[in-house]
Amino acid sequence: MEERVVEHPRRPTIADVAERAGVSKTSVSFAFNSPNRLAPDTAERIRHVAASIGYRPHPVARMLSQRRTGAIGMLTPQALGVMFENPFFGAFTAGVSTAAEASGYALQLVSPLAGSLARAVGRATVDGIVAIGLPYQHPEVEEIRRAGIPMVTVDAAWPADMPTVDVEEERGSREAASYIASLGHRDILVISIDAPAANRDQAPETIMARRLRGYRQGLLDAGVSEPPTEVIAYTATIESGRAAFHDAWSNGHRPTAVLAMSDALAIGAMHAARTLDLRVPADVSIVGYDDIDVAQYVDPPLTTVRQPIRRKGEAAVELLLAVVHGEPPSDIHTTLATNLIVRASTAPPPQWARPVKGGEAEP
Amino acid sequence: MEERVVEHPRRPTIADVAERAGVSKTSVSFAFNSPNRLAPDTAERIRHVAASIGYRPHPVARMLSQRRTGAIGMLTPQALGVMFENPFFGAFTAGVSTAAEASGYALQLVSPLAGSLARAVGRATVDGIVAIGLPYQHPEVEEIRRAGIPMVTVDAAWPADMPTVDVEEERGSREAASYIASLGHRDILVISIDAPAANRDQAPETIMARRLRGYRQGLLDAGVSEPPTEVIAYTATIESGRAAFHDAWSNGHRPTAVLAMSDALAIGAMHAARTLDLRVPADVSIVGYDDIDVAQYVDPPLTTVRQPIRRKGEAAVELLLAVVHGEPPSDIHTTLATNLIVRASTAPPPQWARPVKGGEAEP
DNA sequence: TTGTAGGCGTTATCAT
DNA sequence: ATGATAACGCCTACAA
Repeated sequence: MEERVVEHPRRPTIADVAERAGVSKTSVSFAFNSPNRLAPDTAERIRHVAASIGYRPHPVARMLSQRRTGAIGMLTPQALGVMFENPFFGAFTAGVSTAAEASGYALQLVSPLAGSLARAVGRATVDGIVAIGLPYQHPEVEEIRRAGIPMVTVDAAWPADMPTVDVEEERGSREAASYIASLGHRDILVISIDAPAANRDQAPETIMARRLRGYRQGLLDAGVSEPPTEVIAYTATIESGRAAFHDAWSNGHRPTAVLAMSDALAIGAMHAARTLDLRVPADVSIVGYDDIDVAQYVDPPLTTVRQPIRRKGEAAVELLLAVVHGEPPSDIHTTLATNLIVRASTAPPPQWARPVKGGEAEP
Repeated sequence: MEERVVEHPRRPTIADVAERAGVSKTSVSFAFNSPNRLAPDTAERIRHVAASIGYRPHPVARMLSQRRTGAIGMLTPQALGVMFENPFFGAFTAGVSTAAEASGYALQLVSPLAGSLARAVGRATVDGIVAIGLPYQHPEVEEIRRAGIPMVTVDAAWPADMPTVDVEEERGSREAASYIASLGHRDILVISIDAPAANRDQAPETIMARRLRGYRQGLLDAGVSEPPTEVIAYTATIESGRAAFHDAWSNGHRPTAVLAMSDALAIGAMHAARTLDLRVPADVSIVGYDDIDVAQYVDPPLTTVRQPIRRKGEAAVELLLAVVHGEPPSDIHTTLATNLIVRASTAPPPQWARPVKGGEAEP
């Protein structure tokens, strides 16, 4: 009360508190971290002094001394501005953050810094990392692993010693394709996703490759041996879906059904179809993947393969924290269920379909 | 090459490199941070040794000694799992992260930790904070400010010395209400948002209060003096919008138009209306706010007040970094434009409307 | 061009 | 119940 309040030129440190309270730094530290090891009135007095000069423990110094950060990182192979274009990513982030919060961990977003993921990882002050869609074939993957930070990968194919969280990719897409074929569709367009860095030839086990296998198998299950036409989108966004459908149309494809590897792509494809004066589902059926929140509110409500997006994020964090705490589960691979949700974007093909055999531009 | 590779029990430090390279720690530091201050071959040799033993500068130690973290925090008053339910937040985060990446900053998400925002801020290792929707009346606001971290607030009313980023709230909502009134609507339901902590009585300048004023003024502009009915949702989610419309209906309200303070609420309200066998827009017109990506793809495409969501996030980061770097602009308040986007969810009211005067349950 | 020494702010160890 | 002192790992005047 009687001491003059001076604008502090620098942040008060634990030493300042110790001095003014007439105790050692150790005691001040105890007052904050293990109050029970101090006489009640001493602790109280120290806290009072600390509050009076506005002392607050410096988080970075704490980290250095404790050798833990209390934070986990979420690694994304692409810029966050791109990732967030797909609502899937918002939902996944929600799951990750919810589980992190529940365990008292902060969340840091780790995306390529000046084009380098490894550099971003090097700067990240985290105890562990959840990597979403990081291909094992990523050019910087060696450097990233060398950082030695515990990691769990989601939606990516890695050697068996890497903890992973995945969903039943083949099962979902297989069910979707089988359903479409059973409706009578034969001219089918698959809109897949393939990051340039994860070229399927080099990475035969990416989730996209698995989904594609599921689609093919589903068609076979229904007795359709004709393989679907495939067009590749490089980002899972509405805009990409629109462009993909337009391109396919321009190239002479006349599908009666579209199997899109994400709802965002499916929504874009629906819009493109409408632009071409096609009715959904009367002229073209469309199936998505993910079942994002808005899938049921678009026009028409989207038939899609549901995966538990939030749960996937939570599961990844739970697995990661187990590893970080040195208690890895016996099975470090989590697989979550998928299932087909039939709504209104799918129907039997129109009678007048199949005037053109899809694919080659043979006259 | 000839040295045996031993599994390192501990992370190699700068001292290890110095020793093996036969130089001082200073030189090692230089080799990484100011290579030009070293003889080219010395630097090269040091880097080689460092790489060979897997040395990488410890980010926390770096932060401590440089007294900067190279990261910014995004502060959210609610749990991230709740925030991400509104697609608006994903878009805003995309803007924030894009601008942060562009300046070489990492992004940390700062949400209440064990119920306390101040605690989360205390743990956050960031150079500055972008706070989204943090009411000045938040119970922990004093404690948060005391942390002394540079901050920019978005979508919240603060004293003039706080740097802020906002949009023309009144203008957008005014235009929306005026448009609705001009279509002939008189029985209007406003679905507003009001976090419990930001009660409007205590916070007359929240963006929600400003939007409400805009709605009222817009009606007056069109010669409608009858004030709209208001129902409050506590989270801006589809589910809340659905519940809000249902509640209003159950309480006897029979609006011919709904002004929702977010697209998520509007989408929910649309769905609720349909559940009640109302057609949109034939029986009920619905207007949203935000213009999130999917607004144009829902059924029917949503008439809404557009605000530049991503740009808002970018602007906040740009302003924040200017402050952090000690170069605050002359005007620390940024205001971005809003404008009404008319789509298909609005139309004149049905002829048979107004059988019941909205509001009281007078028989 | 390179080295010495001290500081960044905290926690942990070992005394007393 | 408290204190002295040494890590934690790096950066950076200041020297040489």
